[in-house]
Amino acid sequence: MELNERKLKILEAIISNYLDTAEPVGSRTISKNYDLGISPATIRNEMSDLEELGFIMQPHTSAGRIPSDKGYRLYVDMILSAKYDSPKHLSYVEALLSKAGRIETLLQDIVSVLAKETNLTAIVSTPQYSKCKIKNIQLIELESQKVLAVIVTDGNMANNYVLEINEDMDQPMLNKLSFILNNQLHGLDVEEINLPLIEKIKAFAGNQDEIIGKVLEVVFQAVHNNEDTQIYTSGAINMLRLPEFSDLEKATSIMETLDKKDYIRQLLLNDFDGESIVTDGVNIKIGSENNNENMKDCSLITTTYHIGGKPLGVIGLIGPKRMDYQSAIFSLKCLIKEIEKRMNDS
Amino acid sequence: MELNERKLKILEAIISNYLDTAEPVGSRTISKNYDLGISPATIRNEMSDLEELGFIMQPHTSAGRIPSDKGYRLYVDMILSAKYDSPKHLSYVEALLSKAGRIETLLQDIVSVLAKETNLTAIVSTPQYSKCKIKNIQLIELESQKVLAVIVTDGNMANNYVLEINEDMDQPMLNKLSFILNNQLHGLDVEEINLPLIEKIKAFAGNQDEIIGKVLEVVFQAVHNNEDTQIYTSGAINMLRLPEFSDLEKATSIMETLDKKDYIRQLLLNDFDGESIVTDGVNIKIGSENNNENMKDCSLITTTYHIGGKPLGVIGLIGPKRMDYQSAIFSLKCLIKEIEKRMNDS
DNA sequence: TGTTAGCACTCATTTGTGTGGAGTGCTAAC
DNA sequence: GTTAGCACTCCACACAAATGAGTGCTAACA
Repeated sequence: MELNERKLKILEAIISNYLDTAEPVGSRTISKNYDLGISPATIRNEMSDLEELGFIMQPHTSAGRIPSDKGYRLYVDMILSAKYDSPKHLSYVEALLSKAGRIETLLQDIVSVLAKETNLTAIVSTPQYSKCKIKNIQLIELESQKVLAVIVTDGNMANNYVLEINEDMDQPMLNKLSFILNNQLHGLDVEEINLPLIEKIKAFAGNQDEIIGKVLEVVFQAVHNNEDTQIYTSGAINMLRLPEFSDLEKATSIMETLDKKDYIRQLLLNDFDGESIVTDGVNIKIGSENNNENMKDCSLITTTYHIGGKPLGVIGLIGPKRMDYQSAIFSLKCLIKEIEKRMNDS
Repeated sequence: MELNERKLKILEAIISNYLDTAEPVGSRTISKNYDLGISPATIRNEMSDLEELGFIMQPHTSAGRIPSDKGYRLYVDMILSAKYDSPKHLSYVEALLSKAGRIETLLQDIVSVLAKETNLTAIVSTPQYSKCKIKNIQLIELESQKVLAVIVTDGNMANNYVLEINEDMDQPMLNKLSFILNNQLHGLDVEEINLPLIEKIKAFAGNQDEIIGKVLEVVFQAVHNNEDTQIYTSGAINMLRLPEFSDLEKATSIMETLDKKDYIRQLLLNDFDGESIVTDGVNIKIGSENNNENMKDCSLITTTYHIGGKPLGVIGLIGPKRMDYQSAIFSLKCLIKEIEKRMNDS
């Protein structure tokens, strides 16, 4: 038995109806609402086949059918392979984003807008720090024996570190040290700062090696301490309004999952290193494909954004499997465009 | 009729029991579990009086009693006026806080620890930027026609701003401008940067007035754009586990309220400007005292932290009215101590 | 051979009803 | 002033019956 055209049409009808109503779909509903020209009885026979093929399932004996993960997968693959509108520049989106040039603020605004647009949960990772190029390092006097190191990378991302040192330094002196640091490090990837390099530069710095060493070590630490990327999320509460989470137990469990930044980071960056990016850069994981019990009713849509041509961060949406994939993908692409426009406009 | 000693004891018993169980308390329960030496019938008579006085109420005719907001108020005032342990330095708390010197990271860590400690929702405002003293301003070259301004204030708070300017500047030139800015602004409160002052300094800067003006304007903007303080929260999900929010509707509504940063900011800073700080710096608002429908089942405990002797931020806990006020206050005080220690150790 | 009407069957959901129990208020006795 | 006793209230829970959406199967039909 195979998936002929009529079966596919029925499957589409079931999924489409289920996306709208969140209720199991019966044969009569399809016969009435979708103009397929066949009776409920015939549809029932086909549905029985579709179930045998694994595309739909029954919550219980006397209920209608709901799509299985395999069914969603087919549906989503069809969407992904279809040509659809390329992302537009949405001027009203731009208006919602603050003018601030800081990338952290920008990304926070982006997820917030994305969550509002889609009524889903939006997540984004900050650019992978270790893969960014160092643009400028500046040391700033704070107070006796305390110095602020500002490290600027690609996309004008600035990271601040407070350093404690053993001697007093005035700003002119710090400017000189900053100059040395810039000479040595400008244009390097952050991850190229490793222990041998640190030693080499310290030797070069002569009797100013303490502070130079501290700067580099603190950056080295940061990269290796999970601070490589931060995660921003927005709109987790949107999940609470969905019928799939109308049970308090489920609601709590999904909220807890979404609250675990480390887990979300892992989820988001999972396929990132391996670059297992599919169709048109958009990656979709449906239900059990996320390999997590608490995410089994959710789908995750992700895509990467690029800075200086390199994919440095991931942005995504988490929603019920029953979400509007089409428009979610569209919103995601529009926002990506906005991010990249702002981070590469130089 | 007035509140004699016996009535007070019964009231305490009711509240104490209700804090534990979240169930209305009946006369028999009190008679059995609290050694007051009186029968349920007598307690019933007293309870009837307490209800008339407004300290307790009945959810429905044949139920036990629960404390009213007025009852909680009495109870909380007793706690506040009692002498209790002064906050300790908790070494295990210190271990949980990251070593990073950045105040934003510190405050985020603080709310996270506080939420875990108390199982409540912790909130904190970053130091009121406008009231901070400027310590150092440094301009950093980003790329052609883009400059990063780093402004460091009290407590080593660093704020970054990306500026777009109309000419190219190299770092040595920016160092000179930074020097000028520092000369003019060091030691001023941020809010002292106003339009007349900006004009004055621009005049002083001669042909470099563009960039100097931009720096000051962007700071001026920030202070007047709600960026004066940020709000960090943690542990909102803790609310979902409480019996008072076992109804999904209530749960959703409290989560939505806690998600509204602007509302939380207002809640937190409400009494801040007026400095209506009570007993020992700890301020408690119970249920309806918060003047918000969604907060009517919650209490808010707040207190201020000081930098350089000035109260610049507020930290607080939101929990059910039924929370353990004693230990919440204690945890709050301990964490305040930790904040102030780190921000004033110079 | 594919399609369809008819029918018996299943099972979640809703509605109604009775019962148990916790707790009160009142009264009368101590 | 305190307490035992008792009638009364009302929620919570369990259980049964009714409802209805939907299925699978069978037999008839084109």
